[in-house]
Amino acid sequence: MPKYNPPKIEKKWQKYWQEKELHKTGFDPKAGKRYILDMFPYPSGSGLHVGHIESYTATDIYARFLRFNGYNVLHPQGWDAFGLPAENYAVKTGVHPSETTKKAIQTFKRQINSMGFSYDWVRELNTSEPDYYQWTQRFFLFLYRNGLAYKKKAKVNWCEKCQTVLANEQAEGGKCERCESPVIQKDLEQWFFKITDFIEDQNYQGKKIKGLLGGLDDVDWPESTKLAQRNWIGRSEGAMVKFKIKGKSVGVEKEIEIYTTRPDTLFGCTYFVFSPEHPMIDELRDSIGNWGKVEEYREKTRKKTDLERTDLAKDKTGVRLNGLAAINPVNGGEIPVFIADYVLMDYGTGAIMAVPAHDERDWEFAQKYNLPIIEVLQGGAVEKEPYLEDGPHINSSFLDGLNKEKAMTKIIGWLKEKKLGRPAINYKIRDWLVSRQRYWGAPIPIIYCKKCGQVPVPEKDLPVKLPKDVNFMPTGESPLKYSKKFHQVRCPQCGSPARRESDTMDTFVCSSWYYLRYADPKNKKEFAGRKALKKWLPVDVYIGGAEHIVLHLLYSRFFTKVLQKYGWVDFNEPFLKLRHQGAILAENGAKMSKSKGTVVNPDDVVAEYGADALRMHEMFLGPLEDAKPWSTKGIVGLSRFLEKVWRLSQKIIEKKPDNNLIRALHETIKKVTQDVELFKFNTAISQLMIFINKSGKENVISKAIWEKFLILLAPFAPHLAEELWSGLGNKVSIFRQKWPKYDQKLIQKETWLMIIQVNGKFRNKIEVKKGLTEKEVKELALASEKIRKWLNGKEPKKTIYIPERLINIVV
RNA sequence: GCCGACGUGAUGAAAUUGGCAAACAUGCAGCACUCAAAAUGCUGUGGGCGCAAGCCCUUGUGGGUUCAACUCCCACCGUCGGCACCA
Repeated sequence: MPKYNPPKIEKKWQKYWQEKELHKTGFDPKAGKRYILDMFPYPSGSGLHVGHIESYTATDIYARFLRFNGYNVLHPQGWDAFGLPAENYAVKTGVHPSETTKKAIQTFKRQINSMGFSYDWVRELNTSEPDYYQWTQRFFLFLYRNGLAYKKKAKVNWCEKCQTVLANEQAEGGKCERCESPVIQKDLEQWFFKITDFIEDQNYQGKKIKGLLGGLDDVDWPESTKLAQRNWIGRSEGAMVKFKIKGKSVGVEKEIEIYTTRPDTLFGCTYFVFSPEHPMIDELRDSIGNWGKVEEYREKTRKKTDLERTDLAKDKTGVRLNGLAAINPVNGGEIPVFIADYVLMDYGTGAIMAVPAHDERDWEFAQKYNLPIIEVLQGGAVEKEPYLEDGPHINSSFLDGLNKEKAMTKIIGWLKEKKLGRPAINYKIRDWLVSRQRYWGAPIPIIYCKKCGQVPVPEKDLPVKLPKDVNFMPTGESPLKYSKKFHQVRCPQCGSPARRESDTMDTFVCSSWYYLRYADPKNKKEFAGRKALKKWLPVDVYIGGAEHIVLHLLYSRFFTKVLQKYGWVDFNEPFLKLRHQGAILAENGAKMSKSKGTVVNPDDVVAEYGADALRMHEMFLGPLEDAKPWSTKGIVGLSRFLEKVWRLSQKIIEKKPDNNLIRALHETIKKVTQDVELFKFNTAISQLMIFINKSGKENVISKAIWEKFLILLAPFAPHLAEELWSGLGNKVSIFRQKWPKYDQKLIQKETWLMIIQVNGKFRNKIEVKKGLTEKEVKELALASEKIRKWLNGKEPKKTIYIPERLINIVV
């Protein structure tokens, strides 16, 4: 027999599978469906990471397992191809992003194929191709027509030196990623998607559309991921309360609502704060005695970077608005008014009532500016620190004596009755900012006409193609502005000269619906046909990195809910079951890093050990969801295992199943089946090893047993399994076989191992026949020499007996 | 600061969900095969005491519940992730 030569046999079978279309999406009309999906990769220049291989191996094992079990399986792969790195590379080198991306995709695809993953490449898609992004543009227009896409002024990250807007990811730590100069906030007209319309459940034309919060109850996702989404949405319940602002000297009076989660503490409110950006401040200008100081502070705030403004270590600052007083609606008391940058313009109403006794931030501010602190909930020492717990109310008139919950109900009722307030709900989440002043993305299909205003590009003119002839040097505006052909157009409505929107869409827009396209990737009339959607969606199992716990997953859910509302799909959640693969770290336990040279190149590993060994190694490292350091040494264990399988295949003879191995086989079928269903691939592999270790002790192995073992091995090490399968003279691929079933009778034993404890400590174990009564078992245990010694003649006080497991004798 | 996850041999880990702690693998040591090496096979491998049979201790630390705790509860320590002035 020749030596096990992975590169040779792996290439051979990869070619064979492709030719025989073995990975084609299932189409048996009688069989059930399963849609198994990986988060599609961004094809970066550095090629496939071992972390990609981890999750792709997991889904591949599972997809192959399901095919063995007779399911029609949809298991596609594609490219999240738009994005910043390719564009930044273009700025540096002048190489066009489409070139960079094309090359990267080639590398990724070669590497993926070299791993033997069973993707149906017929369904491959690429978000940067017009065939795909025309539908991204149509989604944009669909949202626009339904009032879910709109343009408004917004603060964005801006780098003065580079003269460009930065994405949040590029402004990390408040500094420009490229030149390290501080990022400031700038007001620019931006496009938004109204994701906030889909937070709560809603009814639409008799249909219930579950919201982004409610839908989480219906999916099998890690609890921590659900929690992260809930926190991101940040729902809070409280009340809107009307305050009056009085200009003392001029007699001006204005009304303003504030949002609070603690209306029960209204009697403890000792001052009022506006966010520095609040528009009412300008309206009150004439009443403010120290306008110069106020302007100065507002200007300073404007110039602050986000980092400086949100630095929790620094002292709270603010300026009192001289000449103004706010009127507390519960008691008519006059309190001072401030502006302070710890109050944010874009949460609530941009103004707050301050209750220093029972709010940390207000307490800090009050300390610094010497403002009164009135205790209204008993239990703490508010002169030393704010008291945030529950307790009886004091100094609160009709709320006195009530606890937090009761006081809350009472005050809200009171405010409602007096028309001074109302219950209210607030969220942290904002609408999704989707426009980017960037080149390498899907163009926003809008035209601006002096006469007609915003005009959507007519359907017949889609896609709005990305022009190729652009200058990538950063200028402060989208590079698309500098392509005259692209930018200068005629208004589709009135024909007069107009300009095209030059911003592109956030790449997250492209990735918010790609899983729908796989159902029907060649459709020219729709993003996917209804029949295909009905057949394959929603996604049954979705695997990808934990870095997407909020953004991508939230956006995709938003898209699905919009489509459900308007009748395009009949499901509410796109991903039924979600799992995250843990990061594969460098051997030293830190993140793999290019500059430190700790990145493992899968090509090298495949060349040395083969794809099957790499697949199994990554699965054997530990539980899928755990972060785990890469181990170069460890892979030899899997390599040895595969070689042993190879060598054992010499021992195969045609004969009746061999009694020594038949039990081991059926135990293995049971364990591997259960473990794969639970994504516990590491322990499934150790069971395969146990079987092989037992087989190694036999002189011969019967073919019937060996064939079943090969099927169990096949999802993990498809190349070797197929090679050995065909070596047995089989003409049809192993991947056309049925998954073996275990026979419980063959696993069962006539005896069980009784663990005997004395006072809860393990003292002896004996084989006991099954079916004995408790009394008989107990007698056997007490008869044991060792146990007698431990009992030392004492009578047992009681015994605990767990049938077929253990007996515990307490003396 | 808040929220979450985790902590088991030299190492990656396992433990039927409360029932023999350390399966499987790596590493290490010894032996066999070999002129030798590699490969392979076998044996051993948590710590302590003991010639041995065996005994005691051990799942970050301390306490608790239980006949029985890696597993449940409380407090603390440590590591890693997410959010971060959200009123």
